[in-house]
Amino acid sequence: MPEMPEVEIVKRGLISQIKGRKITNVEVRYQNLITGDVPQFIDIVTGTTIEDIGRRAKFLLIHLDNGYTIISHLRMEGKYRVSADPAMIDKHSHAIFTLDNGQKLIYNDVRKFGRMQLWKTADLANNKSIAKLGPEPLSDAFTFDAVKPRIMRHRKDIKTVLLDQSVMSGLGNIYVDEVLWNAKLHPETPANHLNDDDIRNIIKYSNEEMTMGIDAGGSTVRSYLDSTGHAGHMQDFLHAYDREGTPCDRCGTEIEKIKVGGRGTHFCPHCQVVK
DNA sequence: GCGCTTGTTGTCAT
DNA sequence: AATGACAACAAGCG
Repeated sequence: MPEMPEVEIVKRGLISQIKGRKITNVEVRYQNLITGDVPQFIDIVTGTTIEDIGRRAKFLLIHLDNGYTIISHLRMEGKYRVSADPAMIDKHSHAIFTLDNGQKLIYNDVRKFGRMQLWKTADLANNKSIAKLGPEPLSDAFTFDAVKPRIMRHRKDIKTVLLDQSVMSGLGNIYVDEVLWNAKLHPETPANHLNDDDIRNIIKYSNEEMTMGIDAGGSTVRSYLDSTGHAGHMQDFLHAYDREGTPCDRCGTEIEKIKVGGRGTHFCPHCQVVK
């Protein structure tokens, strides 16, 4: 499901819906959802108050008032839903947090790829998953000097490199295709063939696409919904992703779909040429 | 019904 | 160190 803009929308929704609420009960129905000891997770979380919700790249950070943070990753299909309606709970609801206002924070995940992990808030930077993340768009660290060497040290396809969260973080399969379309870069261009203008374009369009995605409430191509159950509408503004067979918005050539690094990849064969 | 696809990441072998 | 294959899982599509 979600890339950085979608996770940001979920974060903002959760802040308005559950920030300041006390968690009175925790039910974990799918044990593998929790990385670590499940009874200990339930024990530490129950009775705490949600101080704030943060985000790093595609990781949601649910800060509790006892010094712990739930690091939550939605992976492909994870969704949060805040509701008092029991009908919102089904066979794909893997964790249910009861709140002190009678509502429940329900974690749904059809494919069960998402994970939650407890970590001491003061030590988040040392968490293995967080520590390896490269700079993310829209942050102060996302500079030419920081990004260029991280990209140029690879000879893989630029598409695969931009999906590597340790190079830079936040982009996923949709937004990478959009950034490369905007930058007029063929997805199979070796990363170390890029020039400084290409790097500047990647930075510029990564910032632009992340901002657009957030402003549009995220992309809903298949299944993404925010924590209030609403779809995003960024999909209406996509130039490449899911557009195979339709004319390129720049030149009219049909958008093609190929596999790059095992991922479905959409591009304009006329505008985006291999260097 | 089978095979292939899907907004991700972590692990393993080379 | 970098790279590619594969794994986790369920459902929809042709």
